[in-house]
Parts: sequence; C-alpha cells; structure tokens
Amino acid sequence: MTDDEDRADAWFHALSDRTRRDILRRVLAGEHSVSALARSYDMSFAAVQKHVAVLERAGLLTKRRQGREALASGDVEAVRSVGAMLTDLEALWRGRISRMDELFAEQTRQQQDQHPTRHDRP
Amino acid sequence: MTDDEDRADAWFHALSDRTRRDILRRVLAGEHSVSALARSYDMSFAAVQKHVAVLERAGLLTKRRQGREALASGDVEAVRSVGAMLTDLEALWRGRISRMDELFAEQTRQQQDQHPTRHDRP
DNA sequence: ACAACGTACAACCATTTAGTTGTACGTTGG
DNA sequence: CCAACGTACAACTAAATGGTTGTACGTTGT
Repeated sequence: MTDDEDRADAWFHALSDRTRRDILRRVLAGEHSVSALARSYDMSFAAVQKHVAVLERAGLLTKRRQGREALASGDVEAVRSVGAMLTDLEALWRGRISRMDELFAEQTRQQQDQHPTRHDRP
Repeated sequence: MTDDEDRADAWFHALSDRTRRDILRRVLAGEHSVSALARSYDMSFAAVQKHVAVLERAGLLTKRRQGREALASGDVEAVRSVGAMLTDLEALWRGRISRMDELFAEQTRQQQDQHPTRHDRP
C-alpha cells in the first residue's frame, strides 16, 4: 500500500513543525485529550486538532475515544522506526569511510611496490 | 541566534522530501557535484540545486568548490544530532512507563495495607 | 431537560514550497 | 579563443501548509 518513502515523508513532515514535536513529547509522556493539548498553545482548538491529525496520519500517535474526549497517546515504535532510518543513513557514511581506508591501503601498497624500503627488502 | 527548535525545523523539513533524502544518502556515501546529482533525477538542474541548498541550510551537507564544480558531502554529525532528538523523545516515553510502574506498585501496597493476608499477619 | 463541553470538519486566507524557465558568470578543454 | 560546462539566482506558477472562523453533533453534569 503506502510505500516506505511515503511513510518517511509523513514522519519527517509531521516532525518538521515545533508545535507537533511538542505535542508528540507530551503524548509520549502520557495520554492527553485533544482539548487538554489545545489549552497548552496560543492557537485555536481547530489548529491543534489538525496538528494531532497530522501526527496520527503519520502513525506517530494514536487516539482512543473515551466518552466525549479523544485521548492521544504517542507511539514509541514509530519514533524508533524514524531513528532506524537515520541509523541506516549513518551506515552509508561508514561505508564511505571504509572505502577511503581501502583506497589508502591500496595506494600505500602500490607505493611500497614502487619504492620498497631497505628495511622491507634488505 | 538560531534556536534549537529552528534547527530541528530545518532538519526535519529537509528530510521530509524523498528526493532530498536520496541526495543525502548519496552525499553521505561520497562526494558528488551538484550536476552529477542532478543527472540522477527526472527534474531540472535548478530544482536539484534548490534541494541541495535546503540540505545545506539545514547543515546536513556541506559544499566545497573545486574549479567549476561544487562538491557536496554529507555531514554525519548532523544526522547523529537528529537521531539524538529522537532518542530524547524515547526517553520521555520511558519516563511514562516508569511512572506507570510506580503507580502500580503504590496501588499494590495500599491494597496490601487494606487487606493483609493471613500469611503477612498470622 | 438543557447548557456547556469536546470533537470533527468544511471553507477560507496568507504564506511557503517544489517545480519550471531564463539569464548571467566563472571555468575548462580543444 | 571560444564553445561547452557547472553553478547560481531571479521570476513565475501550482499546490500544499498552517492558521482562522463557523457549524454540527454526540456526551455530561446540574
């Protein structure tokens, strides 16, 4: 269905707004109703509700209904998945370093072949 | 000057586009000129150049000039900083779990005070 | 019963974004 | 020398974004 890249788009876009990051912090620390969250910010209820919806669509939080309230709760697994993507990026960088090391070793070896030291070949 | 939250905004916004994530993968794996990168995508040179600029402003890559080429290179430290933010989010969640554990222990203790077992008080 | 509360969603507006084309300018190879 | 290359940036367009207000509807406490 939704591609990995689509999910990543949604994750990073959801995290790219400071209000949404703050909401996510709160709901990771504990359940909060949408209106309780809304009271924390200097903007309309509807605006906060939209931010919650963005986080929900990205899978970073889930809502459950209790009476008239919608209780939002952060999904730590999704947060970990985002972290894993970054770890994968780091791995690419490590590969680059390894290749540089190999290249260096290769150059060193060739230089030694061309200019053997007295010590190596007495 | 630029707040932590501003940096985070820039980081996550830069990462919220799949083309930019792909560019970042390439330049983490090794240096690439902007036009070499541009050849990889089905869009104009100017579009790719703008994506590179977004990544650069976010501090996720750096450019160095060599002759007429601008060589872009990924900054793994910035990637790690983004990862650290997510780890901090996870920590909030862990705090929530600890608090739930404490609450449970508290409730259990009170229940034992109210209904001591024969075994506890023979 | 009913007023207040919590939620959802539509419609609208200003700004930003991702793309385009065009232009200008330094660098380089033949 | 100069044509081709690589880069940068401005100006424009369509779409997405973050905010607003207004409306509707189920839930709750008195």
